[in-house]
Amino acid sequence: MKLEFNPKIDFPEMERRMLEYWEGEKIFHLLREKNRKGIKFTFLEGPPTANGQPHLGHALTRAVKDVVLRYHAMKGENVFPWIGGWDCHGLPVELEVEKALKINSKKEIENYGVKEFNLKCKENVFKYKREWEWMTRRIGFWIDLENAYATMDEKYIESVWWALRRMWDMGLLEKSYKIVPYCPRCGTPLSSHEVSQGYKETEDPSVYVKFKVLGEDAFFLVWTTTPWTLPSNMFLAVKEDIDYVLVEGDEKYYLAEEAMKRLFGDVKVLKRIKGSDLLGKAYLRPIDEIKYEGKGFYVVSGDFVSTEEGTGIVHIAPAFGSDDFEIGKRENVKIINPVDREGRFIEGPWKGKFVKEADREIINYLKKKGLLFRYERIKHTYPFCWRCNTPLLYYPLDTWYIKVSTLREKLIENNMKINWMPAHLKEGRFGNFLTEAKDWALSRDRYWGTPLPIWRCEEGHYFLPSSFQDLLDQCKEKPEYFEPHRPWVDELRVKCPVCGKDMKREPYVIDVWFDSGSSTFAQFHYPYENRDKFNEFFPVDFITEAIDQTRGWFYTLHVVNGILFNSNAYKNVLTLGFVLNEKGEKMSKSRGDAVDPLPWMESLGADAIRLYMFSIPPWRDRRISEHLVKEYRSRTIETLWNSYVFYKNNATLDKFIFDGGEITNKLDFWIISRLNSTIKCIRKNMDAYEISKATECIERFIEDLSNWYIRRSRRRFWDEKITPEKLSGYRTLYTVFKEFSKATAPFIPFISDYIYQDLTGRKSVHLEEYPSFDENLINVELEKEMGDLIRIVELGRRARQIANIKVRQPLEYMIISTQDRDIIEIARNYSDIIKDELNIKNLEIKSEPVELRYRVEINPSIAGPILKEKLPRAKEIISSFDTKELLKKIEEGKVSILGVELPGEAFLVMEETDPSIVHVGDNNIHVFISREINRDLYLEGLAREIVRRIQIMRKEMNLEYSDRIIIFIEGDDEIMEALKSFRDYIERETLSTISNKFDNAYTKRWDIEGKDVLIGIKVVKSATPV
RNA sequence: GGGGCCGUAGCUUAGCUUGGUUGGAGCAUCCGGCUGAUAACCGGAAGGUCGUCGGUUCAAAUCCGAUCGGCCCCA
Repeated sequence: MKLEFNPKIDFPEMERRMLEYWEGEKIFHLLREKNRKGIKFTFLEGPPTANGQPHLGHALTRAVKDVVLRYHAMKGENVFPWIGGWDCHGLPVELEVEKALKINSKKEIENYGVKEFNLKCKENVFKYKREWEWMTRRIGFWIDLENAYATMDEKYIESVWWALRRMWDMGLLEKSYKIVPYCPRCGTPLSSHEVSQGYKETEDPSVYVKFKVLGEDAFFLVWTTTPWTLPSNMFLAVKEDIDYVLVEGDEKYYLAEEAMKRLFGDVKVLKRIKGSDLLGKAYLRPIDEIKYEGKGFYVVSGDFVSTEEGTGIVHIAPAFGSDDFEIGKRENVKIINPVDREGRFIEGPWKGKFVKEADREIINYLKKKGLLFRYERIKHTYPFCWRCNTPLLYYPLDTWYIKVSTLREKLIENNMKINWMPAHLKEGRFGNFLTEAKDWALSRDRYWGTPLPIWRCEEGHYFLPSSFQDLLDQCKEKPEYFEPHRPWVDELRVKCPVCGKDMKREPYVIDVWFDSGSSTFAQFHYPYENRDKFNEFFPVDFITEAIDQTRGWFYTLHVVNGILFNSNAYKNVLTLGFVLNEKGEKMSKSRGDAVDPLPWMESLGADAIRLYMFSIPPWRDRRISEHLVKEYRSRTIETLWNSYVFYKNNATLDKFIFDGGEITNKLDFWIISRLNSTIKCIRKNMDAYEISKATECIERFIEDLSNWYIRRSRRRFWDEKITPEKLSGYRTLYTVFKEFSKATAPFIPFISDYIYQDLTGRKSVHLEEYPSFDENLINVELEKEMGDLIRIVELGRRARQIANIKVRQPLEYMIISTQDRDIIEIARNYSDIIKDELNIKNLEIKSEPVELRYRVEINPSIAGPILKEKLPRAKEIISSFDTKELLKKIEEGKVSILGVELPGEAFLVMEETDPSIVHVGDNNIHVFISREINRDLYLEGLAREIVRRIQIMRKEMNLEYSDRIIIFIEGDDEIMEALKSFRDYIERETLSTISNKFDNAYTKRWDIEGKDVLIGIKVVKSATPV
């Protein structure tokens, strides 16, 4: 069921009906079928989590995905697999469920039952699935959601397990201590995402501690905001190339020179040394309450040391910081850790105290021992658990990790094959991240996730199944029901393949980012199924997500696939900026100003939102408001629509049917040329993923079509008869709308299809080939000509404006003066258009300046390289020259200044006109119009005013365009004279016959140029209704 | 704390790679025009310390350095 044409379009309403039409006619399905044999264009959907509401930013991502995919599909490529995906696991889901169950700790989850808990999670995953699907549909994103992959599917998990087994075989999986942000109250490490949510301003102690240097009468001065870590101190770190000093205050202190000014001001410097000179120096532990035997307590090197805060000498407690931990590992020491997992001291004088509460006592302890240099309190940001508000600790925990750091070179090499948009990310943010790629802590102490597929027996043997079957084969008894999630997977009784003893699974789930990083192959259940499909798919041609995924999904894809397949995972990656609110702030769920895209689409239309989004370079943050979109819509989509309605109305009136006949008019050749060069421009840019540039091509074409082509063509369409000129115009417009709606179809799929279907009666624009351009129809000279012509006309309009004479008032003459041969040619060829547009009787074209005064300036782009530093001086000299003489010299081609000879081109000759006529000019075209209005011109102006009034009245009477009328006009002598002189013109323009006064007329009094005029109208012959 | 991006008119932005005549548009504003696309359309004017400071150069929005502000990622 086709949509009916309605000139008073309601965009959202049309779009809703179009969606129904597409679904009813299965257009998307037909498109996929049609392209099944085409070359593959592979795309991977970055899986969103459907347990949150979609907002405008998501709509942007989906629109961008869609325009690229539709474009490639229209080119006949087989977009593959063109399915959606859902990210299902992870802490956010657990937290939603905890909230619903009104619990908030692991203990409570265990009490509630992991099984019940995970079942709830599974339900909760798709809480907003319907909203996501609806938004996806409404924005016009064509993607198969019925066959979407989901990271919690058993098959998906099996593929992920396969990946981990492969990594194990490659020797890349290892278990070790790692420092993680940890909430001592909840008993769980937090993901970086959670940590960043919990940063808050807080007040902490800021203490400067004296560390006695062994064998020297001096102290290292050290700063910390966590005194409770001091009992665990094992090293001090300095940066080798920083300047340090030994100063003499009340005692002798080592510290960075930078810090000296802050802490001492003016002080006697005993010695200046580099950080490297301090390496290896031993010191006494300031607090030696915790027993420790082994090495430590000397100065080491640390790149992370800075002098902006503190003293440039950093206290290192390997148990409580990741830099610290790395140093502990490097120096190969046993870590001093007197704190348990609940954050309490388990030995020493502060035994039983929560660490933060021990701070005060530790400070007093230092004071007593005379080791406290200074104590104050500072405000700074520190992470807190965002659920329970407990300050986080950085704590060493057992963690499984992937040894990514050993693969850096490979990853960097693979990155070279990726086309990043924007390009700076490749070497910038992403490249940098790769060069310092850290080992990937994989295990999470949680419940709802892909279980870590590692079993261990008491002998220390490990088992990673190569498939579900492999795992079941290793079970003592087959379970009745198999489900890879917790807790079912942990109920399996696995025996060790090596020693036959009972095995237990390492009790973790894996980082959700590993799930999504596996989507390239796991979506196909590779390698258990679809090996050929995967091989055709990989590496992916195109992915796009918001820029925060650079270190999220883009990174994990790169790492997981880089390891498994020794390749880049994707060839082209487009990163998107964020959607900002009207104030320029990032919309966020937590701030509550995330815009629900649906009401916007219902009030503005999806096309309008799409095109607006496309018009901004994708990677830039964009402000968006209904106001901005509306504004943008009016000069793009609405203008296009108005143009179409104009064509449609006229063509319908003339019962025009496209016949493929000849095109004869120059203007028609021009717009056809513009059409072809526009298609060329869109294709070029879309092939390079330059969506905003392609959109600009569309904007420019709509402007040209409406503002010049249709404007200039109106008159010939008004002709009552069907003339060859008119036919040529209809043929042209038909072609333009047909091809242009195909060209815009990927961008604004609704209105494009609406126009296309209405015009051609065909099924859908989306089943057509993307239009190609004909190089023979692109006439670069003609396009330039028309551009110059528009420039001339605009100059003329400006001149009238300045002269304050409206266009309706005819003027005797206009002069175009230019030295540009092309412009002269154009002015001659198009003199009719110029005269008509500007309502000018005679046009004079001159190649020499008219009655001018001159101004001469140096042209720096030519004179600069010759004169160099003499240029400013030469400018001054020139301005003092006599202009006429200088001009003569320029004409002769030689001017010498400051002993340097300059060619004529080194000067710019400016023209200044006689003030008695109106002159307007830009650099090479000058336009002069005469201000004089003689009596004939004045009368003609009056006649045009009368015509205009009659037209208004026709409109008020709701007459058809072709209705004939009879009129009478009463006014003063001048009016009557104008009537007499321009009778034919008035009758022709208004389809009327002028007669004497009669009755039953529709009459109206008008004020024309201060004259009182009465006009009466009566219909004589009504046109047959259309 | 580290890295990256952005900063051009009230707003949305082009230009920056490769320095050179007067930094382009659109919207909004004001003024005007058009009146057979008409709840549509067109033009003009005004509006810019090109974030700031410094450097390179005969010449900087453009190249270099610093700095401020916004945002992102990491810690």
